[in-house]
Amino acid sequence: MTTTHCLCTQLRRTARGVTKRYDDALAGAGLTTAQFSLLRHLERLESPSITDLAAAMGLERSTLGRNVRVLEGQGLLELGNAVDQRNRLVSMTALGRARLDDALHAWNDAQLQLTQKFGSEKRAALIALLDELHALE
Amino acid sequence: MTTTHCLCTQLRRTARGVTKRYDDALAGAGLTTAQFSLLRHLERLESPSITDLAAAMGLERSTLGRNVRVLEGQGLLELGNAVDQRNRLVSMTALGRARLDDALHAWNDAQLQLTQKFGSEKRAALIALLDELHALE
DNA sequence: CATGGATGCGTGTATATACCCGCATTAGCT
DNA sequence: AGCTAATGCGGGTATATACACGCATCCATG
Repeated sequence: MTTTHCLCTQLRRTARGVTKRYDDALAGAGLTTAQFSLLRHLERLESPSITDLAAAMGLERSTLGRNVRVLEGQGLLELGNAVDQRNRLVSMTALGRARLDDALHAWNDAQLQLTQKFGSEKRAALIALLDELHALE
Repeated sequence: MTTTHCLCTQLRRTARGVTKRYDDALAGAGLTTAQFSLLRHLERLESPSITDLAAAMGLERSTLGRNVRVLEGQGLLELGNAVDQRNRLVSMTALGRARLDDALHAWNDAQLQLTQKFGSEKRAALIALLDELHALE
């Protein structure tokens, strides 16, 4: 195995690999990993604005705006106006809710499988380190 | 801080954050993190084919083909033919070499700064875990 | 209440990424 | 030599991602 000693490169490479796993697992439910993550955040936040949702996900606002539009096109979420007319509030539709429920099973399977192969202690340790690294930003 | 308990999401988020750091550091040298990584791999491998380079980087072949074309357009690398006329061999140009040397300083700075903030033990532990996770694929 | 700065968004542009399909070339077997 | 399968690659398409710019709206201060 050729392994880089650059943390950034290694992070990116592993993220790609793991993303592919989850993409495969979620393909049956018709969602990508990024889309799944978006819907999960939407589930937790109550009709956030695009800016707020982007901040919660650690994404560039314009990036999230485009990601949102894809899901809007599929009818999985809606964009509404707020009192402050600059804001556009994102909310999940019933179809999005159903799609997310579907995906959650596939996601659980992938999650479980990965944890079994990798070990739950390592998984926890890795998440803790990633958290900490992310918090430095 | 809202933190996901999904390893994949956390990996992707942290990768984005760290990538941004390195992108900022490398901007002066005129390279993105992905481009820098490509050139570094090219440095180690001797005129690999597109397929081999993609495999070494853990990238989809067609993805790498497109990334290569960007750098080819900047004159940082060249595409040549091999005995097997299906292969296209990628090799760094003098300009690419110079650009990479430039970028290496910025990269070292970023690397050092991150290690100082994060701690070298944690950094090593994180890399080890990422390696291991990547090896599962 | 008028105006200048702040805020929220969308768009233009560029790169990064993956999947599928088709073409050219090669290798292997008969 | 000839056919079939495998290999290497480019292009089409779609999503993901970021930055810079500009527009609309809001807010605070005079």
